[in-house]
Amino acid sequence: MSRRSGILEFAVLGLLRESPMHGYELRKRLNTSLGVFRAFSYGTLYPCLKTLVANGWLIEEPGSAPEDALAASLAGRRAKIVYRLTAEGKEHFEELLSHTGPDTWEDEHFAARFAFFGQTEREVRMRVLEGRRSRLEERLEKMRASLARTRERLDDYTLELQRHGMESVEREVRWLNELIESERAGRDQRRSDPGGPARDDITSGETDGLPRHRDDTGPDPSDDTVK
Amino acid sequence: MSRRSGILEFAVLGLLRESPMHGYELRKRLNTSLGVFRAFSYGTLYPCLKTLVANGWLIEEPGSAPEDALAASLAGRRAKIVYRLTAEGKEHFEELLSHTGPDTWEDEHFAARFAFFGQTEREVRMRVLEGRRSRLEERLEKMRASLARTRERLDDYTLELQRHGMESVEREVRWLNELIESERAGRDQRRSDPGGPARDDITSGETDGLPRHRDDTGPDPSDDTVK
DNA sequence: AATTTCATGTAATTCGTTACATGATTCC
DNA sequence: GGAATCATGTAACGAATTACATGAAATT
Repeated sequence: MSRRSGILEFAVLGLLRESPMHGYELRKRLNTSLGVFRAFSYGTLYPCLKTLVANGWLIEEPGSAPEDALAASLAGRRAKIVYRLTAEGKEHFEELLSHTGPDTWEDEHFAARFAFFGQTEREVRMRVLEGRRSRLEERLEKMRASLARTRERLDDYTLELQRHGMESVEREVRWLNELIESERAGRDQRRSDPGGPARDDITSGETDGLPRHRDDTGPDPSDDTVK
Repeated sequence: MSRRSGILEFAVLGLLRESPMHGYELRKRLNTSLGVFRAFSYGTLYPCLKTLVANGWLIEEPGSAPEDALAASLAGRRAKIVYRLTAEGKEHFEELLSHTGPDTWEDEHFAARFAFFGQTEREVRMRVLEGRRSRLEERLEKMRASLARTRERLDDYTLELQRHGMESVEREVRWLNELIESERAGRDQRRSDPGGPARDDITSGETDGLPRHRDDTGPDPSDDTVK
């Protein structure tokens, strides 16, 4: 079994479910594509991959990543290990995907879970979103209480820090409210088919029901590693 | 010297600068009063206090916390160690307070620094705020770039996650802008006197210059430990 | 030819938590 | 007198980073 990181394991399985990859690329996707939910170092990633293999959830395949097709056809390819999800791995990931629980709504866990909502069933999405929300509301209450008790003893900067902190949390609650409402509105559930093939070409239009937001992004390719 | 946590060490020294305390209370203040910048466990706090003592920055005093005055006057008081900042400790903290550098604007470090802005010189506050801001702007640029590169490959949830993440960062930048402007406006600098006595009763009115925000908090005392 | 980026790994170290162990004090 | 909370500590463990070590491929 092996109690590996949880969030890293989850994210790796989720990314590999979409398509096989080698470690280096995996790490980049962890930072960038899969928005922001921390950068893991190679010293963490590679050993993690090893244990996932040991668990039978991944297999290592030598060389020839998809893009490499031409180059790979030539003789001696070595190093560059591509990891592919096994059937058991897929199954295990589905299990993780359907699991909801208190840990699920903790900060980092939540981000990871949300990032894979595209493969998560509507019901589960709901539970996670609502769990997260009540988690934050609970947090807010504590903050308010503590603020009420201590406000006069605190200097202005400390107060300002708390105010900003609380506002951030309140903002996330509003965000969750929007999301939950959208979920409720989008009355179709997609993806109740565990173990299907990798991904049937995304880029489609409407996903269940996300709130629409303004869109502004100029082209500007540059480096990786957001952090 | 001993390379202890940095942020915990800093926060402990800062809190003890205001008044002596014992470990248990210290921890509560770390969670609540000093808004939100994580809860350290006793398993972290107590050993840390030990090394601070070993460094000569704190001294342990037996019993009789300020509130205990009556009870303490009675005979056998034991346990309940009150920690007091030494002169060297004060000096060391002033040093830490005046230090600015890349680490200073990292997420958790920044919160800790900000929490003690009340004791920080205006110039230093400025550098820290501006450093933080450019740190975030840099982060934003990376996010925008990566988003521009990958947007069509990402599903709606991932996109939404990134959007929300970016908005959070943008929001903090605006906050910092306000703060920086206020600092610039508030042309007096308080506290350029390192090593003064504990605290000359706060509760005063205007601090340098913080932006004024709406104020709403009902009374509601309850538990501790925000997290 | 040299530098940068890709690519994989290991060992030591840091930071922090959990679980455990203990006991006093306060509240009901 | 029993429970909750205050109070202090230690040992084992966990998660992840840094520094190190190595080398191939692409770019200039």
